[in-house]
Amino acid sequence: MQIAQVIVDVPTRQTNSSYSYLIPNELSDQIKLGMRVVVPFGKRHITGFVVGIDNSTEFNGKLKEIISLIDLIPQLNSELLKLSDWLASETYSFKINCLQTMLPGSLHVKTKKVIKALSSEVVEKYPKIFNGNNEIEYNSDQLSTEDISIILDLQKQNKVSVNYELLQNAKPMMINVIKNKLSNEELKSKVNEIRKNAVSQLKLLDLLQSNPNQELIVSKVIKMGITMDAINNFVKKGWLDKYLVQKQRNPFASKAKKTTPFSLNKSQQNAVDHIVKSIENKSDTTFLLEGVTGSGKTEVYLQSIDFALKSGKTALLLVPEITLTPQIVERIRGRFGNEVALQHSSLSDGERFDEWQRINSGQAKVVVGVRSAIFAPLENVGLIIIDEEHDSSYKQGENPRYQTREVAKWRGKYNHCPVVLGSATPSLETRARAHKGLYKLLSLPTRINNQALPEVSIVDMKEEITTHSGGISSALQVAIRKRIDRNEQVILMLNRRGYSNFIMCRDCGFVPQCPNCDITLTTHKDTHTLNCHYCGHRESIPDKCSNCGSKRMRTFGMGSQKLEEEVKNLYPDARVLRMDVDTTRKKGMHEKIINQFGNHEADILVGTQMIAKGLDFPNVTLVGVLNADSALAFPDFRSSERTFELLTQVAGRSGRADKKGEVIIQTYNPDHYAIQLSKIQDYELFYKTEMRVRHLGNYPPYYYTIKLTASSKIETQTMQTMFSVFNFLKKRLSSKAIILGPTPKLITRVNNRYYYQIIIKYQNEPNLKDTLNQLLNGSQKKGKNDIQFSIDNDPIDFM
DNA sequence: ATGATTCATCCA
DNA sequence: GGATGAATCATA
Repeated sequence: MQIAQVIVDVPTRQTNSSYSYLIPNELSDQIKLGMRVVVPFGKRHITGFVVGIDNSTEFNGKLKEIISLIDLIPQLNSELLKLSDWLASETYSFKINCLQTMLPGSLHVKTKKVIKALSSEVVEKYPKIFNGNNEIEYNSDQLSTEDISIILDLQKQNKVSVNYELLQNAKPMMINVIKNKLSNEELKSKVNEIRKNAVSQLKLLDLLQSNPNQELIVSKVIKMGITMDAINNFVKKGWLDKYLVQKQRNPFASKAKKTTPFSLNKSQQNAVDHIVKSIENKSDTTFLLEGVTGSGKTEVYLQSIDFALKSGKTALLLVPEITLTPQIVERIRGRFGNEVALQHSSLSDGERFDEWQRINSGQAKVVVGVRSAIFAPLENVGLIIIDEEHDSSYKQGENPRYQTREVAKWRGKYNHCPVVLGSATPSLETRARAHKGLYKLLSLPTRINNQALPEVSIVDMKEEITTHSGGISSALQVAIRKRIDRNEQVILMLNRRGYSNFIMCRDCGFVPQCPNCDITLTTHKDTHTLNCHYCGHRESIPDKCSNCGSKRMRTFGMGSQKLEEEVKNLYPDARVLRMDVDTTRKKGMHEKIINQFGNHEADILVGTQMIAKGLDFPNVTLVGVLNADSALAFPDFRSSERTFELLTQVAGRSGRADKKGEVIIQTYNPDHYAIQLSKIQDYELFYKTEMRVRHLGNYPPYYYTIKLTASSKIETQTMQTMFSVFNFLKKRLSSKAIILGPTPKLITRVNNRYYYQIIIKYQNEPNLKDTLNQLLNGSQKKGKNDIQFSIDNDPIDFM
């Protein structure tokens, strides 16, 4: 008898290893590694992943049998199963969470418990429980304790049955088809059996004769004027078969126009040559492709992918969420056609499910997608590319908190293939590794067509504030006017959504705060509410101060909504579009705004940082940054890096075609190095300067970091837990490890929970993993006290 | 996670 | 002493 090792869908410390199950004979031919199964677990039926199939087991107790298979083909290959182990260990997460993270969310399957009444008597006797239904879902938090005991009683008396059903989100799309069972000669002879006035049947007979041995889609047949009755009639007579087949959804509205490779300049060619050689030699080199904005990195990607495909391999191209625009997707599809599969949050569940199946079945050879696409079930990977590798969306914010770059390197090693990290402003870690020779540096120092980088000027807002009350400096106002008169386009970035930052009472200085979080509420004028951007709390804008009763409540600061209003006032002749979280919440709006602006249906695009990256509008000759300091203001070691990166990226949106671009940066810190260096757009100098700062502060890339966070509803309890964690770490780690904290988080209270953190900075701590795992094991016991504890390896920030 | 079991506490 | 609810345990 064969035995399967199953990781069950119970995300806890104690169940974080595989359980052995007998494979019943009828499943032994079908069951494969990486399939999902339903197994008995205690009294319940739950789902799990098959991660091993053996002839024996370490487990000495009595084995149970697998109940059923969920999949017909494995959803995860052996590479991904192995990767999940590494991922669990690296991110201190449960294996089941890692396995599930690798599948598109729509594939997550849960079991649900269903109580079925065996007689109508029971249903009538307990209307409160059954509510007239024969079957109800058993949900212990929705049922009262008495109801639960009644149900248990009924179960003992055999008056109800308990069943488990699979709860599945995305299913393959099935359509009805019919297929001829008879030969054409036989069909001809059947004409006599049909009444002469049965028009529909005669038509169907004709249709079948002209389409021998073909599957015909029922809905289309009906559109031709043939009735369902006619079809059913033929089925009954045994003349044709009617059955369901799977149809693949197509997320692409139209066929992409075929594009041909561009010719490369010298440095692009050099980059492609290196990458190609590495694919050929099966070397797992990591490349840093450092190219200024507009230097043609995408073409390098495409030609390298092309080589991988021609060598019979597959390729992965990852892009940040916001840069996965129709623009780039079209370009890739134009080159590789139907071999491309897309994995993106803008797809519907069904579309994503089908795209995943196309990858899993080997139909798609190139996967383009966001962070989670790094887990695409490709076989024989020949190349992995991460575009804009510095982008913060490559780090997952919840468990498993993985860094996509590191997963990419793991898959590169496993597949013996190169990994290409591309950016105009690489992360310091990546650039430093290239400097040390761990990564191979490939640079693209010039823009294609040798366009000059845009001219950047800085406006000191400290001088400005006395002359202008609005957020747009006079220099920027003049520059915008010039573009409108010339019929060119302008992008204005303001890194703050909403209308204004906050409202304050002019008389007593009172500022409305969120009742659940330690944060000021933000004004939203369209909904006339004060919103909390952390917990979602909303309240209406008060007409008088709730502290002193004064009616002099005024707005302060500026958000994207207010900027849009101001721009419209200043330039009544200009057409203005706004793009931020609020205007793009609806599906497809992001694309719509981009297309409208691209078609020059608007002159000015106002937006938050989501307009900073990847967009390519040839007619944009001016970019204005309204508050360059917003990222600098965060008390975080990466704030300079983020500021420099954001300014450089947004500046790169200007002057991408033949017209020269201009960039105006407004700031209150004109002398800060991140701002000064983005003026001259010198990444290398920024890198050197910032490395000195990091060195002095013992920050990455000189030190590795780990962030520990605890939260609970009682502040003192959170604090005490963290102090004991601190003491434990102090004892176990070497004296060289730097342990910061515990400190309250920047926003200590969110949704009425108090958050405290400890940061560990270290260079070499062989004990660390073991120590942290012990902490996790210990934290489980305290879990009942409502303390949540989490570990973030290589956090994106210290906030 | 959740159903089963043990433990602790309260009141008769 | 027995009922009740909370903490703890096991799940193959």
